Amino acid sequence: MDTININGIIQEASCDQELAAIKDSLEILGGKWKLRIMRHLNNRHAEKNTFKKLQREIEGISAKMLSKELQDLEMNLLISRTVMDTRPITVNYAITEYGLSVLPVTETLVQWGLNHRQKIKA
Amino acid sequence: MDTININGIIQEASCDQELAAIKDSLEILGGKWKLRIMRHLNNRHAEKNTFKKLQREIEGISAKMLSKELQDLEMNLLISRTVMDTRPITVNYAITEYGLSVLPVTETLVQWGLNHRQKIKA
DNA sequence: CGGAATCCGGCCCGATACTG
DNA sequence: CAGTATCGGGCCGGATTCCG
Repeated sequence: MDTININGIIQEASCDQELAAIKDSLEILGGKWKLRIMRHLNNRHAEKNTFKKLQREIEGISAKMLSKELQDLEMNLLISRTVMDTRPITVNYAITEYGLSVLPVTETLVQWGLNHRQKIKA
Repeated sequence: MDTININGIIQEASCDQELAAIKDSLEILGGKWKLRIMRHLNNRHAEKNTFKKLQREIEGISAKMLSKELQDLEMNLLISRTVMDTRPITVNYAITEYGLSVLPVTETLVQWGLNHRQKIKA
């Protein structure tokens, strides 16, 4: 990944790509709720996760934010949205197989965050 | 990490910790400039990185943001700030040994971001 | 029930000007 | 050179209301 470079040009090019990748990651996974929703869906993947259930269980989130965040995640193929044929209708959300790929990322952030809290205390 | 739980209590507790850790990580490493600065300092760790040099090389950042972000990073022990006894004075910034610990995190984000761009295109 | 629409406060961040 | 002060726009995110 650290490419050998001739007067910095190759490195700069790959660096731009990497910066864009970081930006993408932070935009898609960053913010107050996205990773929290992903982790929640993963923890409860055996259950039906309706909108209302998610709103109850993800403490503090408003309907507006939950709706918006779910749309964002769905657009990025990280979760699936299924309208159930019930009365009244319910909608079921689930993490996709591709969505599982974010879990290692969250795990990295969890580990760094835990370690950092230790470091700052010391 | 996924602790066995009795009626969910232990899992909820550890989950709260992990959520706080994620929040910490995103607050400390998130935003538009922090990781970019960290990567820049790491790439140029062999050089003297003065305020002005950083502002020139990190494209688009204003003095105000650079100043603020550097302060945040220093508070979290991720970079060091050294006032050089030159005339006029210059200040040298460098990544700390502890600061190196964020590089694997950024690498994870880079990899996920690159992979995601492929996925979305398909 | 699952949303969309609206309003609004705060802060993230940029531009500009100024200081030691 | 290395910052601060000030202003202001935009967007994140919360509260409330309304719709199918």
